[in-house]
Amino acid sequence: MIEFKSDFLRTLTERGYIHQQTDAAALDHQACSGIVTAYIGFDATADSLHVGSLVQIMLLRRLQQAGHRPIVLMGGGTTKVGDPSGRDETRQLLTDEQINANIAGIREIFGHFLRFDDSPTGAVMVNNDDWLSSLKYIPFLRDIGRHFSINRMLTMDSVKLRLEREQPLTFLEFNYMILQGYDFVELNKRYGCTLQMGGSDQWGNILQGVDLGRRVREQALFGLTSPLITTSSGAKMGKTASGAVWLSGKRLPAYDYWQHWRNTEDADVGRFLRMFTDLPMPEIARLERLQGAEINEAKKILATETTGLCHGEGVARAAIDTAAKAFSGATAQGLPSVLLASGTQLPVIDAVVALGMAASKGEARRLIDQGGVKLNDKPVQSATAVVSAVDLDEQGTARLAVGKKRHGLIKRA
RNA sequence: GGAGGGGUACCCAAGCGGCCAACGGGGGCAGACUGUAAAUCUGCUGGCUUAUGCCUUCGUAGGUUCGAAUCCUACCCCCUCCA
Repeated sequence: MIEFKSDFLRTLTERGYIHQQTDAAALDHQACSGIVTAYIGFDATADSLHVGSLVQIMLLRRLQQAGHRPIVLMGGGTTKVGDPSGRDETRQLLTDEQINANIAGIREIFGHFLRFDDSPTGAVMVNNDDWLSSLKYIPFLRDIGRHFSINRMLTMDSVKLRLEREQPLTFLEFNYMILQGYDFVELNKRYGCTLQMGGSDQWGNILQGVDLGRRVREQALFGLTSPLITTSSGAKMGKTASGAVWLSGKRLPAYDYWQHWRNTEDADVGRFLRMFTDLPMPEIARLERLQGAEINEAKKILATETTGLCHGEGVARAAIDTAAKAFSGATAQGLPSVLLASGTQLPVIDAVVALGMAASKGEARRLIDQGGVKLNDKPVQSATAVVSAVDLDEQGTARLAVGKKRHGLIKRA
């Protein structure tokens, strides 16, 4: 690894964001001598992104922190065509309204991580629908398509894997790398963008764009990918039983987001602190050295920092407070709750389901049978147990827990 | 267009007339051990009820049968080879 001169590449290197890149020395030189404009593309298939995209978001944040300009490219055009990956069924095609609503939701998230304004380093969000939808097929083939070699495309990992596994690959999908390459050239034309970043799975597509730029614009473009983030035990990050770990508070409450980071594996703490927080490196080095149970302190800091970035500092502080109470047996406001009408009884099973801690009553019964449900820290013995006024404390609240980590409240109506 | 193979629960994958709510693995959840960690061990993993009953589910729609994921017919989708 060469020693970089630019703040941008030095930061990326020491924080572990770089998996592969094209001409590193030339990019380093460019980053030293002026503002670099770089982009990353995102799908517009949902109204929120999840932690799987967080590395990319942080890459753009680091770029801006280092005095350069980030472009968030929304794949409105490509989303409109419908992403053909996932072979079981063609995805539901999204309408223009849905796509625009999704873009609006995603813009809100980026607002927490990037500064959008008209300054030279202000972030910009653009939609590739602006140029892709108006493309004319024959002129496009003649101007752009002639620069792509099928021979080369067939050797691309994304294509090769599909073919080797005998999984279907449609012509539409085969065109994706061409469209993505074209996006890069278009952004270069419009914004002077010279760098595309992305996950390691995008390497092939990015290279196509770099090549295309050289051929049609005679421009030196750069590509840089981040490593695929898995946990130390090999699981892909961001998947939980209840679904994806969304960045939008509307999709996933901030407290749950905090918990997700709090439960990081020991071996991942340092890596995640470097990538997902702004904490200075010496501080991270100190936290990373903590041993045994002490590393829990580092996990709390990780959770609070990441939650602060995504949801705001106040929300993060509230989350740490809620967690402290919930896990010490105190009553923590801010947890999900259900109401108990006075003079009535509520079966524990129903309460567990109502709090979203079990998907069905049957599951709630099983949890109780296995000793996984606690009311006010006492294991619930019977599946027919009920919550009534006697279980409530002076504040009219009872605590219900499933497992060690999931907490909820029952309150007097 | 022709020939062959295939579509089973979150994923992979058995089953090929009743013993099938469906083997096994992965994943997930819970319990034990711990530190809200990892590893390990144990249990659970369609719904409703609670007892052992009902309902829904093996691509879709029909049919045969006392009885079908399993047999038949049509249709849809996927893969391979040939054109």
